[in-house]
Amino acid sequence: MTVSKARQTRLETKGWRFGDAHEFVGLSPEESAYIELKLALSSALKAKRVSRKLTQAQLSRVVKSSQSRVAKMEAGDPTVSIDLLVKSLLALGVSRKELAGYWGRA
Amino acid sequence: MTVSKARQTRLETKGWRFGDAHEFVGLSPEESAYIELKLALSSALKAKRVSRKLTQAQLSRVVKSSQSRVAKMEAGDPTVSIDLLVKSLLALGVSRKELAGYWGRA
DNA sequence: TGAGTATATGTCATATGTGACATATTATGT
DNA sequence: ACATAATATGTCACATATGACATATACTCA
Repeated sequence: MTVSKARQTRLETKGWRFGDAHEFVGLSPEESAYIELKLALSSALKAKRVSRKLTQAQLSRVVKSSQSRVAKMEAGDPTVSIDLLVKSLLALGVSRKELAGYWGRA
Repeated sequence: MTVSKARQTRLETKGWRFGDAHEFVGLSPEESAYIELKLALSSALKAKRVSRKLTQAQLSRVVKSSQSRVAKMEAGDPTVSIDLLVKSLLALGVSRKELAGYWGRA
């Protein structure tokens, strides 16, 4: 996926998220699957953080990043990679099996 | 994980892969979980490609990359991101549920 | 053996992701 | 309403990933 496409997607998606993500506009199945995946990891990260009663700033120290990047991770920002989300979840002590759960869940 | 660390890991890992990956050296649980994850996706990709009787060159066209990068994906090269592996698997028509399977499997 | 095909490895210019910072916006308590 | 904490958004210099290319190595099969 190109950058401009990703940005466009983000714009088009904004305001579309009710509780979970569906109804993407003109995207191919792979593209929306990829985005859904990222959103699933995003919300998993946020859920984990909240359940541990951490602020974004605190979490950013755990995963060696910054508050702003954590915010972007949780927002499903297009500039955030799956790698970073996965590394962050692992840093929070999430098991591979647990990850697989987030992964598969719609 | 830093670059040099990643490179080191790769070197240390080279020759260690019997059939599946275990026994990483001085890595933290997160680091080895991350690597295992990547290796799981790598071999899933290769398995998919082979089962479809595609050459790396052919697959590279499908996923809009190059033969060399496909080789690196399958080799678990440290310069390959999970994003790229995931996108490639999705481009091969792998479902999210199927991905979760690879994900969780040791 | 050699020719043809597939896969692996190295390198590089460019694209994309990253942490950090500033600052805006939104919550929460008083 | 105000202050204070938390979260969101924008930007940028630097780091890392990417496709492409060249070339090396391995695999068939005659």
